[in-house]
Amino acid sequence: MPDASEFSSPAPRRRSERSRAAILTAALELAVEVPYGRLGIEAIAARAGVGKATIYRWWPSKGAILIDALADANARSAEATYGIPDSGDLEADMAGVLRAIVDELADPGWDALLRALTVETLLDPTLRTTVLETIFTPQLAMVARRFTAARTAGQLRDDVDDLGAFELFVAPVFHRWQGGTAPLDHAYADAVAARACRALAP
Amino acid sequence: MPDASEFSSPAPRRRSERSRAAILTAALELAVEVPYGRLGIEAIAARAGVGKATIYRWWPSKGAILIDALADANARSAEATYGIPDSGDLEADMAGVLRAIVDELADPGWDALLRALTVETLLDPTLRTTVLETIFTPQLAMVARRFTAARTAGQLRDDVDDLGAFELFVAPVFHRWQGGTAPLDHAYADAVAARACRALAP
Amino acid sequence: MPDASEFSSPAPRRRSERSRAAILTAALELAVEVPYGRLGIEAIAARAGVGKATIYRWWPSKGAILIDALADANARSAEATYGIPDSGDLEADMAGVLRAIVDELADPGWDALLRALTVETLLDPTLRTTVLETIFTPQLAMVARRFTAARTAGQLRDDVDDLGAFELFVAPVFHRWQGGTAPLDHAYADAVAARACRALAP
Amino acid sequence: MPDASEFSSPAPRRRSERSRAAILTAALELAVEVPYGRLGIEAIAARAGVGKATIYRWWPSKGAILIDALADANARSAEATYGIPDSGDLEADMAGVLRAIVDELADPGWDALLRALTVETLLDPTLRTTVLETIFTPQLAMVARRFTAARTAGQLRDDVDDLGAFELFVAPVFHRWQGGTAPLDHAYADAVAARACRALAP
DNA sequence: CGCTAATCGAGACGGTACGTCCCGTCTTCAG
DNA sequence: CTGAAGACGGGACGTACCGTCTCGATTAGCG
Repeated sequence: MPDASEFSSPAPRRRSERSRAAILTAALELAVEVPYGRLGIEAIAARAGVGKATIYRWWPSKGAILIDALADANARSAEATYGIPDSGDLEADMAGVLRAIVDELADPGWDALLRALTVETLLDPTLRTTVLETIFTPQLAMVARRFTAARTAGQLRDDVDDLGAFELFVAPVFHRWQGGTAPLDHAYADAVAARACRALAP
Repeated sequence: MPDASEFSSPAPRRRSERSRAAILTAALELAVEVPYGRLGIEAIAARAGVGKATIYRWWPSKGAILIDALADANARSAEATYGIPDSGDLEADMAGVLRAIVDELADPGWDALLRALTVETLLDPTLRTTVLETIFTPQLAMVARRFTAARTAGQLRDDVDDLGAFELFVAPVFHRWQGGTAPLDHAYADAVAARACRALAP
Repeated sequence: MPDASEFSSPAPRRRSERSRAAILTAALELAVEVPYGRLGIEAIAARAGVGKATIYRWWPSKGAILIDALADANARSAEATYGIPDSGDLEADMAGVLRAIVDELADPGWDALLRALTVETLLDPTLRTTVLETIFTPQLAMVARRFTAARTAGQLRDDVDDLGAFELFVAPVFHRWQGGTAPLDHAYADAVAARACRALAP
Repeated sequence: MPDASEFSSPAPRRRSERSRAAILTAALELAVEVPYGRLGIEAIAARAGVGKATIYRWWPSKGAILIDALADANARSAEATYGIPDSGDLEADMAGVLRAIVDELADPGWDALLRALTVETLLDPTLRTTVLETIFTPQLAMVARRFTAARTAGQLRDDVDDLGAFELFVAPVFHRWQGGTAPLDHAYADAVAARACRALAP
């Protein structure tokens, strides 16, 4: 996957890598520091030491910058989290995944970043598609591998597709995060994993 | 529940009901017509034939107007949907609820409105709380009544609280709506209801 | 002539006199301090402590502000220079007028201001007309009164109209000022007055 | 006159004559087509099929290009108008010159060009000097030759220098052109010539 | 029923950020 | 190894809204 997250309109041959990196870094920093509604492109340009035109030349919107930035950050840390462990116990493994998600969401930086990203995807269907392809699908694929193993081991019903099963695990967690309906902790992560596995057992 | 959704700072005695209704109507209409990022308070005031000051006097933000508007619309149609039927079959009853939600989300107007509302709650914790109290909690209470009946009938485990059970039903539906990961239809509603009931069976 | 120099588009009833004065003052100051090509509307707004919109609401262009400012300044000092003296000697009286013009043009502030004004009239025919009506015509009228007296006294040919005679006096002075072809001093003013009178004698 | 109108900073040995001509042509064309305030160096470069750097290497400003272009055009047509005829009648000869000027100023292309040139000289004293040396002085010299002949023939006072006499002829014409105070036609040219000659007669 | 003060519409105000345009410099690459 | 092509940092442009404010005009409720 070379650069699926780029929005390059002009010939990107002459593109300044220095500027690109500075813009993405500035965007991430500001998205964490500033309430997202107050985050403007001028501020990103100023923080990055870059002309506004350079931003508009390469990205169509604030949200597109954010996605690129997150995709970039993901790519850098991808090696670490490559794959889900297979201990033979699906519920335990998925509980681990959900706990990791919960921990991420508890971090103020990630919280701010993901709220910003979610806002953008809600407002712009184009970005929704991009996020789907760039971020969601790879993660689903990762989990799907574990599901396949579980299915082979007879721990997973055959009549539930990977997406449906995946949603059963993650949707409640994100729902609680988004709505703030109740505390989001490891106990909840474990509970959700248990319920999902019960629902998915053959 | 008299009027929990108001943000009335000044003495509301002299408040013009005509203006209030016009503003809420205009806000709902515009939220459907215009991409939410482009929806401004000036536009609402103009559409409502109202001075901007009148809006700022009674609502602290664009999102607050939206919440009031939705609460108002809900209140008006509340009589119809007051309560969930109890056919004795929890899965069937909840499938009906989810189907109704899916139908609502398929309507472009409701889709736009709910996306706007979600954006606001993501950006402003205050509004998140308001939505929780004004919209979410009443709906949860309604479903909780059905859950209690089911629990009495031995169809629901005792070790799952109402909120957790509720999320198991609705979270996957909203997750799919929000992410656009796959088509959102009655079949999916039925599937989610089935999985949730399996997870929640004693 | 109440306010022929205004460019009021909206109903000027609510117009802030404070802002208007601050803008005109700032424009005059900056036109003197800054090379005119570098003078921007943002700088005027900032100096005047005014939003840009307030400028754009009432004036269509930078030049229009300048004209208003000069007309305003003229109006304020109009009482002093009301009329040209009539000593009976046309040449002497007109030499006085030209000397006054020369002195004005020698002042760096007036020099800058008039160059700016001239640039605007060269670029925009609309402003040319405005300047003609607002500034030039009144001055011509003033001189024309003196010409009429001279004509009655038999000091002026009958076959030269006021405008033609006026130009004979002032054009050489402005030409030398604009082109910088040679020093512009009282001696030159006297010489021009003498030549013009010789040309206009019966 | 070797090359006074050039602004050659680098060694002009390698200079591309093709580019130089294309730039000057493009500048003249655009100065006529586009309102001068909207004329930019990027547009000249694009029209000329030339990189911006090539322009900045050889000219310090937009006005400098214009002067070079006009000097070039002048040089090309100089042979035709080399000298003023001497019919023995100064007034008739000068009326011819003024009529020619009037005709030029009536041409929309020359009008636009000269307005642009005048704007530049008003804004930049350096260019004022250049125009003086490159364009004004040669023309003055041409007329001065005719004045010398007239002075020998006893048609011109001895106490008026060439510059002063010259201005008496051309200043009123340019003043009327610049201010748009009244129609500029052959009749006016004749009238100005007559008045000037009356002023300059011994 | 008439007074009076809060609320209303309208919209100008000082601001901030937008997205576009052009400046003058600097870098890359094709000929 | 020149020169077109054009990306770059910078900054002004003119527009759109923000949230505040000042205006009469309207209107509600108390006296």
